[in-house]
Parts: sequence; structure tokens; C-alpha cells
Amino acid sequence: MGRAPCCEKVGLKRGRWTAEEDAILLNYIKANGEGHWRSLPKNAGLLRCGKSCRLRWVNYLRTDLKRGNISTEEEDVIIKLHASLGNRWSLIASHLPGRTDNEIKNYWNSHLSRKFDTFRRPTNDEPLPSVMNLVKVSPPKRKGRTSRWAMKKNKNLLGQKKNPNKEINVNSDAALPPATPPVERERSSTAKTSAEEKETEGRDSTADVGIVSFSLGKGGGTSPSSSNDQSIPLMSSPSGGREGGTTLGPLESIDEELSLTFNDILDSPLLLESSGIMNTSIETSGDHEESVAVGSRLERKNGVGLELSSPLSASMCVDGGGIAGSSTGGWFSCVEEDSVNWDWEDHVGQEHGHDQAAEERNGQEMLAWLWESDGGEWGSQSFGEVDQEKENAMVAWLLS
DNA sequence: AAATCTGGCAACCGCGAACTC
DNA sequence: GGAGTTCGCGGTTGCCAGATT
Repeated sequence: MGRAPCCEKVGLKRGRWTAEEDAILLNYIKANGEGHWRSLPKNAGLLRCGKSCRLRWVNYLRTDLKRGNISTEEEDVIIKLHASLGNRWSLIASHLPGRTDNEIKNYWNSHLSRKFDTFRRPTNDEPLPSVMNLVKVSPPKRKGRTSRWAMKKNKNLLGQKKNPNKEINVNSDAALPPATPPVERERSSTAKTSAEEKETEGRDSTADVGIVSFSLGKGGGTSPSSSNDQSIPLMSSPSGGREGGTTLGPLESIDEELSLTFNDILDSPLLLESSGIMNTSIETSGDHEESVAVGSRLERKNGVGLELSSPLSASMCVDGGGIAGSSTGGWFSCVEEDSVNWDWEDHVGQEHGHDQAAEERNGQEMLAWLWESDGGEWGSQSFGEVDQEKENAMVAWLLS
């Protein structure tokens, strides 16, 4: 079915909205309510496309919009939800009252995706480095403007400058936001500033290489495992570490306190002093421990699989019921974004003879395992505690 | 002081789903 | 049930501020 243009575009104004147009639109919606976007411009006397009016309202004029910085808490939510939901900005925005999908999308594209690019997954053409270098090498010096983060930093140091030529508010009505104001995303916490500084430093200077170590603690526990005894907790099972199996579900179900965000890693002194080697230790139940060096070796023993989806998150699964030897040890990824997802199977799996057929087999095994609840069918036990793990795994697996 | 360059963000575009008649 | 319309979403574009050369 074809789609008619939302409106006649001839003679319509485009580009930035003026304060006057904002006032007209705002007053009209106040009087008549939102909706009927197609007829709204005509009724309101605006020479704008209905879609444009809607967008302006949704992204800017709505009175319930939160103005100002994206807080670190919001940023963490964005990161986690993006890892879980992907680029479903409207869904992500629905978890952040007062934030619009466009705002979040822009924030992700301009702030967060760049961070993740640092840790991007190697392309097929690129050989997997024997050591995962987490520290950026200094790029060629570039001409032109520095990053806005650096600018903000400078602003903080030098004092706030005025922004002289932004549009003025059309009236004094407090309900009417200024038209296209400068939105200063001053970072609100010292931790964030610290991360930004690291980011800037990482770009502008040649970093020495150090060692990054962290451990995967089961049930929220952190098990110091690296040679320098420094470890930071990665995401842990929301169910808290039951003997015989730990599976991470979708990110939203993960205990906030136990999840490691990208900022946590960036903020970690471990990264600052890093040499690029990530030593990952998994302590599953106390009776055995697995250690892998990220990017170089992945040992898969005793049915333990590890998938480090990205430096943002790592998930592990412990064989507890019949999927031993699975070459898809990481049953699902909490990160859907390809550029972010560091899929062990692409690299390590080959080393271990991983192939497509095996992957399909494992998918079937996964299904079989999930199906084989005690009652033999879904719902027979209404997913008690024992099956919650499987349910989570199934949901994540299907999402992936 | 001018030119160059880049990041950030507002706005646009096109598609598909949902809705209406 | 089908055609037309509206809405909402995600990707992309282009303007602008301002640091650097």
C-alpha cells in the first residue's frame, strides 16, 4: 500500500523553528490538544508540515520534557537499555521520563557510540589481536575544533561563556521553553568528568600500556583473581548465584548494584593503568575457577562458557544441565549491537573448530534444554524458581 | 583575523504499523 | 477486506558554534 505524503510540501516552511512559530504551535495545542497533525498546521496558521509540527512538539515544546544534562544515572540506563533493546530509542526513552527518543538517539550517537567504538569489534579482515588493546593509541593530530567535552572542560576551567546569538524566548510565559536553546550538557558528576578526561587524554596522548584485570564474581561476589588483586564486579545473575548454573537475563532484570557499566570500566583506575590485557577470572561455585585472557585465549572447561559481549558487559553461563561442551557457551549476548558485541565465537570458536553446523546443533540443544523443564512442557510448573533461569535464558536467546 | 574543521543537535525523510472509512 | 490516512519510529542530513591552525 502506498503512502501518501503527509502534506503538501509546496510553500511550506522548513528548517529551524522560530520562537513565533513555537508560540503559535504551543498555544494551539494548549487550546485544542495534540493530535490531528495533518490538519493542525492549517488550523493553527502555520506554514509547516504536520509531521514537522508533531516533531517540534514531541521533541521540544512538550511541557513535561526534562531539560538539561543527561545525568550519569540516565546515561547508565541508556547504556543498559541499549544493550538490551538495541536502537529502539522510543522504548529507551519511555524508561527515561522527560527525555525524548531523539534526544537519547543523539546522545548515544554523539557521546556513547564513540566510546564504544574504542572497543569496537574487529572486522573480519582484522586479525584478532593476541592481546586486546584497550588503550587507544594517539591518533594523528587533527585540525579544527576539539571535542565538546574538552570544550566543556575548558569552560569549567575558564568560566562560563555566554552564548550570544541564540534565539530569544518569544514571551515570558514560563510554560513556553526558549526556542532552540543551547543545551549545555554539563556533566553532573565528578565520576563522569573523570571519564571524559580519560577519554580526552586517551585521544590526545600516547598512553602507556598497562594491565586491566577484572573478575566475574558469581552472585555479586567479587573474587580477586588477578595478579594485582584489583578487581571490579561485572554483571551478575539477578537470581544471585545458584549452585550449578548462572545465567544472565536481559539487562533490565539485572541488579543495578551488580552491573558494570561502561563508565565503571572507564572510571576504573585499572583501565588508566592498563596495559591492554584483560584478565578475566570466573569463580563459579568455589570449587573451580576459570581464567581467560581476553582476546587471546578462552578456555572452556567444565562446561563453563564465557562471552564478553563488550567491555560494557560480560555474561557467562555455567553448564548446569546438559549443554556441556557447547561451542556457543555464551548463550546469548546482552549487547545486540554488532559494533559493540565482541563475540567470542567469531574468534575463539574457530580456534576450537567451531562451525556453522555446530552452531545450529547448539541452537537445537538450547531449545531442547529449555524445553525440558521438569514437567516436560512449558507452563507445567509455571516457571518456579528453578525454571526462572531457563525462562530468562530463553527470552534472551529469542531476542538475540 | 580568516579559514578550516569537527562535534552536537534540531529537523527532515522514508518506511511500516495502526487506524479509519 | 481493501484503500486511504495518520502516526510513530529510526536513520540521516545539514546548520551552527567554536577551537585550532
